[in-house]
Amino acid sequence: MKIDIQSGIPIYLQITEQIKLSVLSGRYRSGDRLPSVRELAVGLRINPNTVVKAYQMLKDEGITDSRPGGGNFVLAQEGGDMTAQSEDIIMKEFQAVIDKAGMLNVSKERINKLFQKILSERKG
Amino acid sequence: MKIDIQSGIPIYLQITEQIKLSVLSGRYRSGDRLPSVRELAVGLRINPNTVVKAYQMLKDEGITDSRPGGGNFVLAQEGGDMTAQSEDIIMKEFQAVIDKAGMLNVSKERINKLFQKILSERKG
Amino acid sequence: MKIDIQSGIPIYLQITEQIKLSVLSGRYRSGDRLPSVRELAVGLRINPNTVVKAYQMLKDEGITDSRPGGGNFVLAQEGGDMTAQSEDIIMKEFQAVIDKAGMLNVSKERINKLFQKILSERKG
Amino acid sequence: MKIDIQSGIPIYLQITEQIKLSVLSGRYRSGDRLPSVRELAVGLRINPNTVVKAYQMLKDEGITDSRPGGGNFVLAQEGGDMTAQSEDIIMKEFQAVIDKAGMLNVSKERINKLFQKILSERKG
DNA sequence: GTGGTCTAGACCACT
DNA sequence: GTGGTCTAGACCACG
Repeated sequence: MKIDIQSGIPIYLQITEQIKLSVLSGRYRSGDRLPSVRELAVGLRINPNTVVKAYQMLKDEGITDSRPGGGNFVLAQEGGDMTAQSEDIIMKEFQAVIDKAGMLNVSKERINKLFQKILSERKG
Repeated sequence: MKIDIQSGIPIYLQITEQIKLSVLSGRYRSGDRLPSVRELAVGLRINPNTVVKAYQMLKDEGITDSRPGGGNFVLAQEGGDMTAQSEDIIMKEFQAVIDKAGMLNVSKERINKLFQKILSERKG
Repeated sequence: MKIDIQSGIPIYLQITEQIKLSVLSGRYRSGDRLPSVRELAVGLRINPNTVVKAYQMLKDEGITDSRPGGGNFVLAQEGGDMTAQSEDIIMKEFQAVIDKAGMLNVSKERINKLFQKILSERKG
Repeated sequence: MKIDIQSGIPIYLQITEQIKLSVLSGRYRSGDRLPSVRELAVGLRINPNTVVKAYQMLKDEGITDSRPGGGNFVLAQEGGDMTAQSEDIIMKEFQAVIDKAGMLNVSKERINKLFQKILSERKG
């Protein structure tokens, strides 16, 4: 996990975001245990309270659960198809960029050209 | 200009963002005068100080200049081609979304399919 | 006369300052007529009201006087020795710079060295 | 830190100026923490918002960085040698005074005489 | 505790 | 009329 302390994005949000992506992508599976609060705080050189806040948020959203014995675990995701959820996220972001391009008077054809250029540079 | 007070995005940033886009898209041209602080504040139903903050940010970034008793004026933009600048912005945003899709293990072909679906729904 | 509209220093102050210097240096002598308000405003491309304000200020300070018939004229300066006045101004400014150098922990010897370097580059 | 509320110079500029000088002179070093907004506001008997404005200006100029919940910290200064920077500032100010003296028809020799007089009164 | 944002309202300087 | 500064005080997010 990587934290960009300069980005202006709250640290606890950077943590939750990355864990969510890991769950959606399958890197974390149901039952997997998250790093301990202390462990993550030391690793990222941030305040443990910040990690606690991030983990609490994930718990509130039903993505993880904490066991009394200790530790935070990934829950099986309802709503089933995680691929569909992933694609939903991506489509919404594309929509936003295309809207912005529209405000900048970039034509549909030009948008596509720019997109293909970027995409072609990508591996896999 | 439209402001979303609920969005969590600071109002002064929403203002600067929209004015920047207006400059890049050619809606504002060099020498044009922005609405006065008080005028815009009344129009958006926000505090004049918030507009002042937005305008000073634009001034700091060299996009506008202001004179007490005068007003706020759009400056000629260096870096020349504003179309190129616009496309630069768009490409960077596409890059970010594609990167994210990569983290979610969405294949190149699937990404393109999703994108074309969104783009086809757009007018113009 | 030259005006720097970017400098942040109020235009009317730039005008009064330069006229004062001209009087002290002898470029303007007692009885000389200042440029007319219109003339100066057009020449500097500024608002005539700004020139009026500057001239009024000079009048308030007893440096000039306006005649009902029209025109602003330089008055004989009391306090006699204008050379002394000039040197007073310069000494106060040196004092300020030397104080600042002190705050920056620049030694007396170093200050003098820097000063001599600058002075030697000057003509006359 | 001392503030002169009568001087006409904006308070927030007086603050930024003094902190910049402190950084250049080495009184503040990289990583040092500035007084908190509230602390400084109370100490100077001014409004916290005024301090906020000063601190944000320092941040904009890359002299400090801030983190909500953290505080304001001095950043390592690029451009390396701070002594050189200090002397640069001083030399530019000397240049300005000497130029002004020139406009007042003060001779090179006389300028030097005045300067030495002021400098000799200085301790250190 | 920290900084960041916003409102409300005042006063000033400039054109 | 314009922008610029400051105060007072509130609320939020972050660590």
